[in-house]
Amino acid sequence: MRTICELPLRGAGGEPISFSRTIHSHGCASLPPARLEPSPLAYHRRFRAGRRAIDVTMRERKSRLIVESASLPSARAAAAIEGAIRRMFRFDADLSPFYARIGCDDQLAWVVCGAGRMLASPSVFEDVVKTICTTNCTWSATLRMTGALSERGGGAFPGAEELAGTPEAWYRDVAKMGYRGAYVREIARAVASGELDLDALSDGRRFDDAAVEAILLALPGIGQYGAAHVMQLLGRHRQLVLDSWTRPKYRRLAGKKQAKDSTIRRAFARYGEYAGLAFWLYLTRDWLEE
DNA sequence: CGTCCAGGTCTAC
DNA sequence: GGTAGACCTGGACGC
Repeated sequence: MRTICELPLRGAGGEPISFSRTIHSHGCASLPPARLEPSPLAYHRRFRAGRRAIDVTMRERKSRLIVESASLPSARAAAAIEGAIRRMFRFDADLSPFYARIGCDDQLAWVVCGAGRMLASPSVFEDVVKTICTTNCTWSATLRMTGALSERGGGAFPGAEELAGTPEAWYRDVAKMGYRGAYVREIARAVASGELDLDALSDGRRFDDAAVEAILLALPGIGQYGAAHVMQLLGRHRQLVLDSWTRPKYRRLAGKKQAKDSTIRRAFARYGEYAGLAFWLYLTRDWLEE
């Protein structure tokens, strides 16, 4: 294996990043999001560098993220891969204010060792598409759809241009995406044409949370759940991801027979702009805590 | 074999 | 603004 790059596992505020407690999304080369589970020892992902495909392995060694592949990519491809990986682990995010807030918190003090980072996709477009593939279906269906999409991209998740140029029949007959096909194709068209810049949504100076939420909600196939989920992956942690998995899990953990969404939101309001992240960590503590 | 529903969303009242 | 009903798919059930 050849080392492409090594990145110190530190966030933008100098806070530690726990590789094993990064909330990852599992599954083959394409890393579907949303099904957030405990981390494995290493992540594998196929990137495309021009015409070539490069299979990359990411793992931890001595508090550093080691990025390796069988053969060394060009300098340009290596830079692109490093950039993608910076976004995936969101190295540019500063979680230290969150850690300062929960340091003495009964529920979440265990997180300050560096847990709570959510593994994103290299592009916001990919996160949006995959999020649509998690809606109103079983996880096996999500894997089938995202797997088919990755296959369409030769093992690496396809870009917007490629998905925009993919015929409706492929979405219907091969990926079996049902009504989601038209949604994904339309979003791909808008991104490819330049009329929609999803990656810009990461820019906190250009857009506040409300603006980002409005843009996401305007996308076909993205509703309250989808917008909240994508916003988590954007590092905008205020919104709670409320759906048919989180609601019952919250009720079970909190020992409540029922709880309205507004009640759940109020219970996490004290975490301010990190309410959604706190909610996630509360729900997934049994996955991440040793 | 029919019905239900899975980490929802859209449309039409 | 709030809420039924439809929606692709396919696996899990009851009959």
